[in-house]
Amino acid sequence: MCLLSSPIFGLMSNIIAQRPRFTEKSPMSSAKLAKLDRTDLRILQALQGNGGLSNQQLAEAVGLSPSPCSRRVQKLEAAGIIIKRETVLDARKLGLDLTVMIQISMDRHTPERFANFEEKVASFPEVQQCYLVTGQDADYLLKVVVPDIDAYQHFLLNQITRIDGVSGVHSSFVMRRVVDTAALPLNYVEP
Amino acid sequence: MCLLSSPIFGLMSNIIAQRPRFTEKSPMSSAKLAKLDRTDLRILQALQGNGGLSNQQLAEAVGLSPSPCSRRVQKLEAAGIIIKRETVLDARKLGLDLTVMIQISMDRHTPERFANFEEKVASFPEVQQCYLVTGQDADYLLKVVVPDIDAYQHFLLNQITRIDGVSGVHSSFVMRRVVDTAALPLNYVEP
DNA sequence: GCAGGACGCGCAATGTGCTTGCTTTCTTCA
DNA sequence: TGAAGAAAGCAAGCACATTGCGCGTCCTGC
Repeated sequence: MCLLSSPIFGLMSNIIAQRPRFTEKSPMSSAKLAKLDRTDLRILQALQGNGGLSNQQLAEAVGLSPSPCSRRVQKLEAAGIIIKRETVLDARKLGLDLTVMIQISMDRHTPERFANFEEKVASFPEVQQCYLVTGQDADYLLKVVVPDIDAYQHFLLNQITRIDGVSGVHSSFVMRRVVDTAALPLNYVEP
Repeated sequence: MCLLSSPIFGLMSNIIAQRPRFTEKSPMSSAKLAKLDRTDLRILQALQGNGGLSNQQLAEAVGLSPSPCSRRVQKLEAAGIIIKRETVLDARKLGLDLTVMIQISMDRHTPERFANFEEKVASFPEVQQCYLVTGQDADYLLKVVVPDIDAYQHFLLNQITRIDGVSGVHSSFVMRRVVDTAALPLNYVEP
């Protein structure tokens, strides 16, 4: 029992109705969309590729002197376009060898249940991602990192399934990470 | 038709057999597991929380003077425990309003098909994640970011479904991001 | 129990890089 | 075509990261 169903080409219309269309200039979208020129996009692209770049390296990469480059980065941070810098660690080298994608379905779709579930899930350090999604198989999609199967079993039994409203759980174990990046497709963003 | 099936408590034994057990000290695991003291873990924890910390701020956060703090970070980077720094951008502010989780199943599980699929997928900037997973529903789990439904439809029809071997596609649209971080559960890592 | 060695922290100095004020240049609009 | 705004480049001041060195501590071996 899930919120919305989305087979490969079914029921897309209600999604379209819910999402703002950014091809037309509504007041809401124009307020969120910032004006960026090609230099800004090149800065973002370079920073996405390597967040550890120094200002000098970044300036050289985008063809600018360090001063305006630093100023632009500060503006992008103040505008909220650059949210934060993250440090990516090697899970294997830390003994965290098991990554699991979990589909969770709820028995009742009341706001209280959802809020309670999200609050609990957000407090678990094992949870790297938790998305509320459409689809007939699940309401939530979680990405969880644990050391091994034993730890996962404990996490599933003592944490996840104890949350009120959780009715269905399906686990998929990650065998290989083909792509894993936070980089956005900036080619869609036009100056 | 998928590689492995993993209902909630079924067929976990084959996974256990494939994964090295880190409770026992095998040569392979000891080679990967680095020795970290509490100070190292506090550094990693602090850097995970805020990758933009300066060395001075980090030193103060972990109760160290800047010199040994910088030295420890260098060691952690050289050891590969710190993989990279990432810059996280606001997708909404860039007009990238649609995030989709895609389950993909392959018709034939030959290494050539898989290698070809992974090579193609890795070249798409829309793909943020691509994991090879167990489970009866899919072989690959993808996370894709696009501006809107139109762009997603184009991406699905012209890119994904054109790859040899792709037999099934199921899309789940992300409605809300409850948790989205790269932070690992360092509480499992013991000094 | 004592001596030797190694590891790691803290201090100081140096070099590098970041940042801010100012001038110049380019662009845009009237 | 002229004027105004914005943005880039230059220079200086300053803060920060980094490296060498001395000291203390812990562990080890005799």
